[in-house]
Amino acid sequence: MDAILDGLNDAQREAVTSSASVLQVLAPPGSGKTKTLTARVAYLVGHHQLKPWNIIVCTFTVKAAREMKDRIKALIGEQVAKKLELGTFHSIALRYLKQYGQHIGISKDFGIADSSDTKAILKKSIAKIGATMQPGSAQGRISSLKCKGIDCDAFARSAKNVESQEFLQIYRSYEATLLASNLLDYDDLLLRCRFLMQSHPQCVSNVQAVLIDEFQDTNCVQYDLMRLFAQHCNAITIVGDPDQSIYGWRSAEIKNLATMKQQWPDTLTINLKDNYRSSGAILHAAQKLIEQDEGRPPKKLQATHSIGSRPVLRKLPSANAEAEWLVSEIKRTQAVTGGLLKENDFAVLLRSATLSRAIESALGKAGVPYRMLCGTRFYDRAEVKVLIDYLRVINHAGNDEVIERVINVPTRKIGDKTVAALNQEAQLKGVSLWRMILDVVQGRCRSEFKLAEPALKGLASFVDVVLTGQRKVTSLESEKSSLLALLETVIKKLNFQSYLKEKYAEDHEIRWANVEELMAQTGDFEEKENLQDMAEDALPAIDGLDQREISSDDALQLFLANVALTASLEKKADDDGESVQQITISTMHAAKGLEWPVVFIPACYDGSIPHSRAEDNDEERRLLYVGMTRAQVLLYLSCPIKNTQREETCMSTFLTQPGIECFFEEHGPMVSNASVNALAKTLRRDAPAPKTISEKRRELDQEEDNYWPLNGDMPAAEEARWDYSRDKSLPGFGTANRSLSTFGSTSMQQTDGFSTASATMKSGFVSVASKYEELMEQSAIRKIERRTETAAKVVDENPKGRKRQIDGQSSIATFFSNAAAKSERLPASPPSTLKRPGPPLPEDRPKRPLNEISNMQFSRPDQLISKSSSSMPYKPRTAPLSSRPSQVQVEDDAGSGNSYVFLSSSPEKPERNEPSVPANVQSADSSNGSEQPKIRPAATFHTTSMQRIGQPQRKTLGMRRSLHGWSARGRP
DNA sequence: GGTGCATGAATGCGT
DNA sequence: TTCATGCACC
Repeated sequence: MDAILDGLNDAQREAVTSSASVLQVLAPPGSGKTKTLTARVAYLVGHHQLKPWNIIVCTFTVKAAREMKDRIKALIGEQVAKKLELGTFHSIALRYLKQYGQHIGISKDFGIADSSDTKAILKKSIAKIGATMQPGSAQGRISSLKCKGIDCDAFARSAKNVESQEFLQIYRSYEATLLASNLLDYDDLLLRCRFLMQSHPQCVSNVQAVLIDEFQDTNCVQYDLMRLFAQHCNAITIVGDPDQSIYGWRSAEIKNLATMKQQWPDTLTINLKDNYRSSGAILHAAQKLIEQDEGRPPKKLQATHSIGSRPVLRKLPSANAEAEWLVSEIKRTQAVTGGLLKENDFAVLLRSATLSRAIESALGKAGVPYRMLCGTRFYDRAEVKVLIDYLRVINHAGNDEVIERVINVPTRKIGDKTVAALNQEAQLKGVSLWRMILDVVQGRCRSEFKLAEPALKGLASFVDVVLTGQRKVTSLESEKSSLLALLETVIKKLNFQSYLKEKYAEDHEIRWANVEELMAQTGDFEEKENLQDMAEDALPAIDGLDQREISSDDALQLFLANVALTASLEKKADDDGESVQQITISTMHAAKGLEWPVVFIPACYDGSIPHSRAEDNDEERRLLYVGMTRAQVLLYLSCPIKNTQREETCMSTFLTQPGIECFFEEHGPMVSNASVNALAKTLRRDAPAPKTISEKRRELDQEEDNYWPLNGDMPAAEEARWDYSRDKSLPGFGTANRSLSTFGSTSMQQTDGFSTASATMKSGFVSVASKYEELMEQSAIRKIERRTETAAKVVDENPKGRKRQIDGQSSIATFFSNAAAKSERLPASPPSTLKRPGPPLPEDRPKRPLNEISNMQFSRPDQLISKSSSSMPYKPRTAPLSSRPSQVQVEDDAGSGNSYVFLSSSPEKPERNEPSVPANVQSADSSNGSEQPKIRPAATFHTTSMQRIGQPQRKTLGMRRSLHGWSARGRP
């Protein structure tokens, strides 16, 4: 018992031990919300002797559920914890519907329509009606109606105008389709469960306590569910924070807090005030920001840590510059804190997942490992989704949309026309698409329409796969994992591996690795969710109420439900005990409830945050508040003065309100040794020794965040490069040797011609330049040798080739200036742009004839590789995408002009490929047994720039680049 | 009628 | 990047 209350402050302790039957805990960021809630659960079990299976704990997201479960486990032990009825609202609703659904006419084998299904259904419905609505917006509108409990009939009563009449038709058609296919969408899960609770209150007669996490995010239906779960016991604990309500777009109702108080007038409210997460300066800034919302009841955050360094609000010239600055700040802070901060301590939080590209490429280029918390779900990756869809058809052939998605994958000569004809005929006969197909194939149907012979054959092979699968499920002689065996059968029947090879010639190995990961997961699932566990998971039996049994027969169904309700597969970093160090990239939404020592929030401009589509600016502000309060010791907001579309941006209105600027610093902090100690204290870590700190600092080229001008201009070196690049008379691409000499002279010209270049830059130039040139030359010779060795082995898979272009020049210029300043510590090898943040490569920079030099810097990827590989050990299970042996190339991102390290098997056109050295040749097509280290990008299941392999460069992009000259963005 | 390629347009957060 | 469309070819 003491263990449960240990380390709680007074308010937390009061909340945990309160005997109030209805309790609201208002918990601002970092106040120990989860700690309090988990402790209360443990307390209810330990002190009040409630049975865990009679306690319902609802969270909002899968991640929160997992986190909560883990923490409760730590408090009361795994055996007890896993008996709790703990999960997301949706998963708990699903559980009730599975076991009691028959009482409200829901058959056992209903499927869950995910958003791609509902979108497809809506698209068809809209087409049928002849409306012009976007499926996406219909989807949103229907969902929001459902969340408010407005069904078709209720909507019909209010639908007066033509537009709503049309929408009503769509709504009705959509609901009819779901019904006909025996499908429930996400909202239906909640609605039906609510109906079940209302009509059969005995279902929850066992419940002794209901606890709700993130209550401010509940919608009306979820509120009702909470009320109904607790209809017998009347014991409710909620935790929440109105300031962190960021799901209004999902129909969350902040007013549920007030509603609750009205409904239970003796509700006890406990305010947690103390913040244990962030340093004072961060809290002050966040507080100032949230107070811009005048309708909000005043509430103070109490810092428990020291004031720390002020958050940073940084201006950069472009999105790419921002990304490069961000990477350089990561490296700089790591160094100036003497290694106190590891990669795991950094997070980049984004308003939208689409903003990640520039960041990913900059991280990839610098060899910094990262993981994405957001992004495409593993189960949504094309190759995985196809297999999942096959399993769904096998499990539940009534889902026409899914059949349509896979019927021609791999291609079976069944085109849209055939499908449309089948659909029409099926509708005419009033049977499902699957039944129709079956009848056609098995000759039971003398159809009025004629199918082409190849299409008929194709249908037969499709039916064969599905029927074989279904037989596999029903025969269930599970001497081995039946789910896995089923999946293996499907894969074999589809000849899936060769299909992938054919369809995705460039990256089939990565895709196949994902398939293997899926197989591993199905195996895991069955192992974990074995019969015994399933019995334990089941709801407790209730006298006089039929309960459907859940058995291993349902493994497939449970697995698929799990897939539908699982956001993304959280990668277990410590599979082999050692945790992988990597930066986290996440959306601000997905970051809720999490914390990191250092947080970056890039793209703080109007249109991004507040988002241009957002309806509620207060909610956007709260979102930024949530993002800011994730930070423990260092917080960076930044704003490119040009967005990714190269349009001028306005800094977020939230950050330009009068008075807020004094809460921010204009550039990254200079961290003194004393601040390092304070910082360590806030993080509850040991401070590094002063000696270590100074050693690390010395490795830096720039100890201060002063490379990028504070006003968002391009740095001087960039300007120099600009001048150079506009000079049309300069020599073009040549051989490596020629370019070397070219380089010497041109950069000399450039430096001389650049009046604002510092004097040190010039004075240190000659000696450093000659030394550097010598090193470069040696390196170039090595590379040319290696290139000729390997050239013969490399197959040109992509004749269009891609032009790579690395920013050599300005980093070289900086190198000179730096080297001049610190000539006593000249690096032993050519300086890598990795070490210092490369200057930006704005989207529209014209190509410069210095790619050879650039390549030289990058075609020594061994530096980069060793960095990457040391921190990213090869782990196929956890990082399937990275399992492909590849050659490393430096790529020019077609759109952004940014440099990438690519895993690629497509070489350059020889004449443009000067010193490009496939240093890391191990790919299937050019394997020579090389023992070069492999690069292992940390990206896991998500599409990242690192995986953009073999994409032909779009010619139009090259055009665009030359159209918008660098000059267009000249200095103010 | 079906397939494959080239081109053009759009891209919000999550169960 | 992913999706939708238009076009040439089997």
